[in-house]
Amino acid sequence: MKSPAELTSAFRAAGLKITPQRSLMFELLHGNTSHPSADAIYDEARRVMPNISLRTVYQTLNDLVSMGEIDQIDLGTGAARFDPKTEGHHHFICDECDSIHDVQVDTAAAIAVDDSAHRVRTAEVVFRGMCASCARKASN
Amino acid sequence: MKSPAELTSAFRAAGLKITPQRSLMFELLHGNTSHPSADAIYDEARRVMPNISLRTVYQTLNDLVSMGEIDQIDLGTGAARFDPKTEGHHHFICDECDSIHDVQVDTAAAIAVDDSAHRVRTAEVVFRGMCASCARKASN
DNA sequence: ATCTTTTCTGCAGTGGTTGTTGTTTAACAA
DNA sequence: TTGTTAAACAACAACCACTGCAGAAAAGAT
Repeated sequence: MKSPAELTSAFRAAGLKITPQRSLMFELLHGNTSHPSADAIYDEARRVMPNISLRTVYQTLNDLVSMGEIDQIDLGTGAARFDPKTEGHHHFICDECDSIHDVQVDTAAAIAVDDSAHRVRTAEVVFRGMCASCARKASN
Repeated sequence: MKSPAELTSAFRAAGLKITPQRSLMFELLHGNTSHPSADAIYDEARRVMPNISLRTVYQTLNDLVSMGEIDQIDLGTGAARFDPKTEGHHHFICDECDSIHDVQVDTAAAIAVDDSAHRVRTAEVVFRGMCASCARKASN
């Protein structure tokens, strides 16, 4: 993810205004490795800016996702999680505490490699894209 | 997934009663490859049994998941999806229509293999299990 | 400083799922 | 069969994550 200063430029370049709320969120997300939910960001933000609304937090997160500056992770852990690290990497989700950890995976090797101290129960490959049927429709 | 008759036995063995609603759901799920949502099952069920409640559909799906007879898939497609095929396999989710397709993946080979006519945009490995921190706590 | 347009807030509404309650039904024993 | 009891049923309310909306506030241009 870009630095707060770079995000400021990117927002301006996209015709979006820079507000104290947005600046704060840039700071909170920068270098954040906790894969926070919108609500977690909201809690952090309110410690600094008590009147910020949850709506604004969602709005800004959605904007950042649309711009490709952060990734949204939807994996059945209740709320969506956001990840400022957009380079290709993989995730380990803990069934117990719903924490999300970045893991290194050699994609040319076996998938079920446990390369950490985590107890891997299942390994699943999730593809996203466009299915054959929709691709056919889209090319018409 | 087991046949409706086998599921009937399994439910009885688990001390659960066999009701017309449950029998119907066993039938609807058997051999179903559409990865239906609870609502989709509800719609199908109502065509046969107009008074069945959505609550009962959820209840029975949850029971089946608990018993390991079907898998629940939560991947940010809105509603959870259910899959009677419990043997290890992988999924392709269409961004356009939210359809879910089973795909074959050689887990000893590269992940990003497009082995079908689908247009793969991203490939992600999702591990589930217990993280190092929880494993440490659990062993105390 | 003023104007225009975006953004913010607060709140209501939505979709998916679960909790609750009173009634009905199935299983099993006698 | 019939009675007892535990479980499942339908209906409805509540819940959570998230989005839509309307009016107020503020950013950025002039």
